[in-house]
Amino acid sequence: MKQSYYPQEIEKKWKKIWEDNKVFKTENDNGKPKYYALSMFPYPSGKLHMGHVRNYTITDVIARFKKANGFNVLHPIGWDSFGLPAENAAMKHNADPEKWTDENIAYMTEQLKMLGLSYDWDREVTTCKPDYYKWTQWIFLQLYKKGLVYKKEAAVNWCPDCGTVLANEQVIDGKCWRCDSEVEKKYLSQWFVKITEYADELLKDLDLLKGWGDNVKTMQANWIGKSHGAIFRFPVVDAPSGEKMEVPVYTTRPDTVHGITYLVVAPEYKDIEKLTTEENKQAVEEYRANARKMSEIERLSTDRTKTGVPLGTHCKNPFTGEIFPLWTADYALVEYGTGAVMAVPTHDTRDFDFAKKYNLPMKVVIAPEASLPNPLPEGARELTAAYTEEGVLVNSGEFNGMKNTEAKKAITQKAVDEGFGEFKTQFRLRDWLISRQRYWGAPIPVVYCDKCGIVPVPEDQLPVLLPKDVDFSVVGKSPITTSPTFKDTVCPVCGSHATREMDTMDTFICSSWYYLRYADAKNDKECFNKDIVNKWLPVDQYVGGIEHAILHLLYSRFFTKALRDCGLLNFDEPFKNLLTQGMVLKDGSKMSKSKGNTVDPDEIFENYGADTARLFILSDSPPARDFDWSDAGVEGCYKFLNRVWRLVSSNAENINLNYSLSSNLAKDNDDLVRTVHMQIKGITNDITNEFQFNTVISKYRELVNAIYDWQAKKSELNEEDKNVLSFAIVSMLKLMSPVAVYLTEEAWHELGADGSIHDQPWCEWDENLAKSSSITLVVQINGKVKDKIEVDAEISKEDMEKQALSSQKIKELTDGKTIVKVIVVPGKLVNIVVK
RNA sequence: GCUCCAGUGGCGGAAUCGGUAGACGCGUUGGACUUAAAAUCCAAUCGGGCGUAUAACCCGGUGCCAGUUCAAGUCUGGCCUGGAGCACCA
Repeated sequence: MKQSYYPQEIEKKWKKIWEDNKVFKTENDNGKPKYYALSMFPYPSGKLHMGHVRNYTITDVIARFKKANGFNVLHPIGWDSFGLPAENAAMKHNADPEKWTDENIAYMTEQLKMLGLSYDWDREVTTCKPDYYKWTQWIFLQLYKKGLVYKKEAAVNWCPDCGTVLANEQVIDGKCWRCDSEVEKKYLSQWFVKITEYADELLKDLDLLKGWGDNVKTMQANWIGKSHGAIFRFPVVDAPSGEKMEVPVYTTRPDTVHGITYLVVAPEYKDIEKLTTEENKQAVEEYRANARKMSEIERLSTDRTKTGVPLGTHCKNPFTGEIFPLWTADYALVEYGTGAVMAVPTHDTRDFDFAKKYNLPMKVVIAPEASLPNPLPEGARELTAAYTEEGVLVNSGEFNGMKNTEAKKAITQKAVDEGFGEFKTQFRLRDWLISRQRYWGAPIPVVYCDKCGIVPVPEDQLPVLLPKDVDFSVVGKSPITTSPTFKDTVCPVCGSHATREMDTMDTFICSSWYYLRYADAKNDKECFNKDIVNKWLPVDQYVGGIEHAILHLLYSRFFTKALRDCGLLNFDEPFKNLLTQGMVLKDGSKMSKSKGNTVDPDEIFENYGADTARLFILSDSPPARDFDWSDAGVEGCYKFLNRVWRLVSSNAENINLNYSLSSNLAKDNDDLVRTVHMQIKGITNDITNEFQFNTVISKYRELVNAIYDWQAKKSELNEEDKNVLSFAIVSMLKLMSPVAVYLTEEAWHELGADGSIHDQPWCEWDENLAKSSSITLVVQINGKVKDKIEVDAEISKEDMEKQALSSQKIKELTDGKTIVKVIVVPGKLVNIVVK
């Protein structure tokens, strides 16, 4: 066995052997219980970055650990390969985005293999290939059949730089999630997926996800945004047309209904023109035009003072008979609730601001109980801010004196009884806009027939292939529109002329079901076989970045539920456990090309080897926390692996893989055996418990240090020593094998083993041997540590107390004081309470 | 504003149940080996009392202030700071 560690050589050797022999191939059934370990699949951007390395190493170690523990492990990989970067690259060079994508995939595949990841490459999926997107389109059609896909004209988010619309989830702070440009509003006819139909279940089932962090679950819950309230319909008393109209509002504060002093409709409110008087028309039109022009960011800014104009018409409050004016103001959102808001300035901060500005009346209807009977004696205008806390109703007729929490129900009930309102649950979640005016995505499988209108493409005509005869040099429109052959087709129903839908699907559609396809990746008859998917899913452990907390994870949950209701699978949630790994930082900030603080994985492989990269990326921080990359840390890990290698190579002749341990060992040998058992236990528990790889790695170091220390005391090894050393080193190699995949494999073979260390079962420990033979008894006085005594581990409670009290030091310190109480914690400490 | 997460040495971090705070590593300092360097090995490394060394000892210390307890990094209440998400959602 070579004395020096030579990672570059051994890693290349084993990479090829593993690849040639497909050692990580997974059968659908091998009699063992299943375990599905999944990393969020990458976008083939060109090269792996350290975030990938971290993500995939974590999942790989989990997969290997589970395999060693007797599971049939599914650990697949694929490519989220539709999307804008490929198209932008293609436009820049007027080349095919497929070529760019293929080249990147080829390069990154080599990197993944170099990193020693145990993927079953036979299950690789690539979302931009027809054998995949055929089924994406097929699923679209199933959702269409179920009424979960529809087309409508709507105000949508438009990114001018990407030249396409975006889903709500893809607008971050009013900017495009991808390119950071300010998003504009446009009115377009677009395809939507009815995710709102599942809002309630998506919220409720978060409770099923015990293996998800609260942070992600809360983010999703907030995004879905369920609220309970009421709809009230207010009759319009002076509609210009004379017709009978009413304005419905949604409110979560039905208890404040007696305090309404005006009503606001959104500038885009559908009936707004019919609610505007002739004399107010011009001002209203100007206001609406101005609102349209404003960017999303301007409009949503909460610092902005509120503006609005009166419509000139009025509504009647059926509770009080009061007549109040209608206004339009852009603080009312057309997409939420009914698009109209009842305004109670005394009990809503926004209404308060608005009423102050336009000098609108205020009426107190909720008062803190302590302030009664005179909540606000002379005039509501004395209020300096809206009172939004709980309280008791005042100025509210029959409801006076009622607690506002009860009044919510009572008042809504009255509206129900009298026919002008109802209880209402409202969600913040909007439907998912999935059309994109771009080329590099799955074409939406729909045609527009001159006679029949919208016609879905029949399933036997799938896939609708992306045309190749396109011009990528066009500006300002989707390249797909330049194809001379794509647009025109015939209607599958009536045979007349029809045109194809030119929009492609949001790539998040493609990534909403890829984890299902892995179970049955090569199926060309169906998107996946139901039984196989039901067998493998849900994913037992999903690992990926927190940036998908809402986007991908919400979409995928929705897809699973929708596909369940299409009868394609029979579980409710796709990802049982979710680990959101932290970011990889350098010098305290996120690695990015613009900051120039990136570290290229290839260089690390070249200089130190993949094992060092794997070890280091797991070592310094727990997986969920951000990880600060340091060159010194890499160096340290490399040195540690050298140290491990030297330990094995310098002892190669002394190590016998068929060692046998007698039960009666010399003291130092017994101690080492105990240390090994202790570390097996500790490492196993650390992996099982939240995947604390950082402490796993410190335990590797402790184990290695212990073996070195043991050895330093031996001038010559007898038979027993050799057996103990063999046990220690074999255990060490097995424990390290999920992380240092190459080094342990090479050492395993150099020690004369047949087969792969990666097929070895995980180490077991003996509970009795996993503790040391003696313990340090801590003696405290009044909770402060005063002495430490080495005692036998099996010491009784009584003896602990006796030993503690007989300690010379304790005697001195307790001299002349009264011992009130003695607390004995078995195996740990004795606390003496004195006065 | 609302929601969630976090705060421990010079740094990353450790500490199943409330029970020795600072494991393991990085860095730093000193030493061994070497002609020298690299590599390797050994030792020290929370602060204060403390001042020349050595040894010992004592006190304080996990963002801040209280509380519960024999005992608090850990539990409770109230703050402060940082990060993340949502946000004119009625």
